[in-house]
Amino acid sequence: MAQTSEPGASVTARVLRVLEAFRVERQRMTLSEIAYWAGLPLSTAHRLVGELVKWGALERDGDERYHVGLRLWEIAALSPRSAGLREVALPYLEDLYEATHENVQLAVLDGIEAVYVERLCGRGAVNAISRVGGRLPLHATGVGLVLLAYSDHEFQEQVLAAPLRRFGPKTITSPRHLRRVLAVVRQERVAVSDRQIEMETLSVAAPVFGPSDRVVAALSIVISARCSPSAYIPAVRTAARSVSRALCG
Amino acid sequence: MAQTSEPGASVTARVLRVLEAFRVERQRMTLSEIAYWAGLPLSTAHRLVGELVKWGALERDGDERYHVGLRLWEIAALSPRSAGLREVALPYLEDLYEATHENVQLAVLDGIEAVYVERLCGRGAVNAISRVGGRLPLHATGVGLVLLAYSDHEFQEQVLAAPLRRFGPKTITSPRHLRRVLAVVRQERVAVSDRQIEMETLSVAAPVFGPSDRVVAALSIVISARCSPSAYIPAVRTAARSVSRALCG
DNA sequence: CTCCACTCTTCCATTGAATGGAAGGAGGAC
DNA sequence: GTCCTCCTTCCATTCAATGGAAGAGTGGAG
Repeated sequence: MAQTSEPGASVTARVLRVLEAFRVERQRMTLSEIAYWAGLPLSTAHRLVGELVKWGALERDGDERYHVGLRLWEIAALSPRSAGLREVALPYLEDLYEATHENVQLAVLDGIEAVYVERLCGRGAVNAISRVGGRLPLHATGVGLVLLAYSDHEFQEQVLAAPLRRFGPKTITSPRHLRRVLAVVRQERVAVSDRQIEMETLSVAAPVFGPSDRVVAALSIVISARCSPSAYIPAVRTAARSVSRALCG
Repeated sequence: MAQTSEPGASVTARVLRVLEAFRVERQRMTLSEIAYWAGLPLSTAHRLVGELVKWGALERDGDERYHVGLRLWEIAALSPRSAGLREVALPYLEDLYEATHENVQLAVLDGIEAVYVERLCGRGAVNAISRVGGRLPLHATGVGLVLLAYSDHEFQEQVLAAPLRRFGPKTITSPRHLRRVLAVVRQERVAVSDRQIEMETLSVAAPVFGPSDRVVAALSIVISARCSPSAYIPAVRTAARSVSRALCG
């Protein structure tokens, strides 16, 4: 073994960094690109990528580029917090989608962000910026507000103590304002996020409770900002309750 | 480093074996179980699992059991052949679901099996045995017949040369019979798989073509065996064509 | 309380798997 | 042909990985 480029870095960590190099803006990459983004020497990357391809975690296409492979996705489809949750929730999401034909989404809390685990949208609805597998900040989205409002007090204080990123003129950036919003969310059991990220859309979100009576997800609808959110609140609440019931078996 | 339990086995391969230990029937496991299924000594498993948890590929719950983590799923959501395909196809799958309220599925070919990448089903439809992220043999499912019929000749011969597993009295197990079915699929551009796995269901499937005019997926509907497949053929074909069009930009 | 069973966690001397610069190969453009 | 870019291969060296064994922790039974 020659000198390592990075003393202390384990193989496992390096492999995970290879996977982590893939982003929505970098879905297909050459070996050199992977090595660059993973911070690994080319030879090392070549070896690790080779093994990942052999197993199916990465796949290689005709242009000698690599993309995430089906095999990894198969394993990941066992994740209870994403694919598992989605499976239980899907009928109710579909019902809501069918009733409204708007963007219907389901998200969970991870770290200090909301991770979107499902999104049903047809071709007519406004184009919400969320993406299945993507993340958005808690304070600026309907689902995020719900997840935050129902998280433990310490966590809320932590989020409130950090800077609240601004996306546009309507983004909540004051902790004081966010506190008030969170209190309303808890009272109303619904969150409305009005044009916080995009001026054309607003979202209505409600909490999904799990078996221990803790909020495990948030369900939302994204509609045009020209619509009235109150028209959607009962449907969103209903769908979220149905998912909650299904989760508590 | 002490003597390895398995000379020649790389760390990467071992890590991947840890991930591979997770199955639909083993979604939550103790460390000992993971070690057992991955064929690793307890200490080794403990170390590798620890790193995977740190990164988020595995998560640990209150009962000291591990499950697949959200972070792995996030990366996997970048897989063009599953999540990516699903994203493009979803509006059309939804349309078909809404029109029929039956089980709607999308599958791709991997190895010698069909892998289900999407499945929309409500609470009323028959309970198809497929699972998102799951696999089924090509000869016994609608999507599988389509994927097989449109695969290259060599591959077809390979599948036809191997034993065709029987699921029930109606399963196609004769290569001769399968050959005839495949020819009909190619002619009709639709496959009907009638009670091949379960006596209560049949599926109607059509090919989804990609940019190079090759079949990249199969779209199907699963209905009660008491229904007439011909009533669904036009809708399934239409939906598959729409997805094909969307994939070819 | 003690004892037992089970599972997990920690340790560390040893070694075997990993390393990455350098050379060579492949393909494309001029 | 040369030049450039990216990938692939090689191997002496080293450092990260190893796993049995001991210890720790937990829960249940008596």
